[in-house]
Amino acid sequence: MIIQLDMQSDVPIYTQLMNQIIEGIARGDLKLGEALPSVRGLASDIGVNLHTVNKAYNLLKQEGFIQIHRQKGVVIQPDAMPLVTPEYELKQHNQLRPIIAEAICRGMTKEQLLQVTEQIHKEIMHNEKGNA
Amino acid sequence: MIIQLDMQSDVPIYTQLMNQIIEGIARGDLKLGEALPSVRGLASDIGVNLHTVNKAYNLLKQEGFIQIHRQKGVVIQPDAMPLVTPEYELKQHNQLRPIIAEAICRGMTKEQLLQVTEQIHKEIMHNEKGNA
DNA sequence: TATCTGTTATATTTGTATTATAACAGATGC
DNA sequence: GCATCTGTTATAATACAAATATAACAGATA
Repeated sequence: MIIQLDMQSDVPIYTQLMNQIIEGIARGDLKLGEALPSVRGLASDIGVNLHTVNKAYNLLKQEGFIQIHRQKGVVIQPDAMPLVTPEYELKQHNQLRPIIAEAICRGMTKEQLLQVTEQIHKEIMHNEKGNA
Repeated sequence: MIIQLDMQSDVPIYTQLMNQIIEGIARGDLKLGEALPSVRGLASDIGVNLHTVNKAYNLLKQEGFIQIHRQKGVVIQPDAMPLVTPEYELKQHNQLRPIIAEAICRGMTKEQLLQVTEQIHKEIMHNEKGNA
């Protein structure tokens, strides 16, 4: 999977890394159980420090998206993805709320908002690899 | 309008302030042209430094949500809210994308996602003041 | 004139993000 | 057994953002 970083973004590199790996899983580019590059390998590939990659990996592990085996390496969680917990629902709510509030201020209708959501959902799901 | 801050949150205070004012506008608690407290007054009320409030106000002004008159004070934009510009659409897209990707990973269906969006939209719009 | 606005200027403290090295401990391959 | 690969831990340095603390300035108003 190709990682694209924006070094000018105000989003931290380790967050961008997390987001791209999560989207990679969502779109099926990264299969359950699939191996990820080593911290040193990925850091070298994308030109950042190994600790930056390590931080992203450890946060992903903490949230249950990947497994880290001390002398084997890093793999996408092989069994099943983390589920929709009450804590996650709360986090998601707090993330969405200010975005939706601003959309309302700017005059977007509920229908337009739902359409944008549906559009992004489609963008993520519609990969070319035939995710069947 | 009552401002509720979470000092333990990792969301910066000035961002929480911006979000609450924007949501206040969205739900109709803050009317167009309505006066906001002075930087010193609000800072004192919520127990933060005047520069923290000033930063929030200036960012809100920069995005077109409020007007700042040098010797009069701060008011909600009296004419009209900022509209849906291409830049805003891009920003919104970049904000929503990782949230939706994680939801997909955790097994939420598109319908569940739309339902959550609709629910939050309702929460914001359904105030008790009869926003007619 | 005193008092209220926002504004500007410094300085300090605190925490995060990122990089740079280095070393450690366990597993693997030759 | 030794070199090499894992992730892990430790330490330090740099850079920046968030927040606070004071202080002063300039224009408007009562």
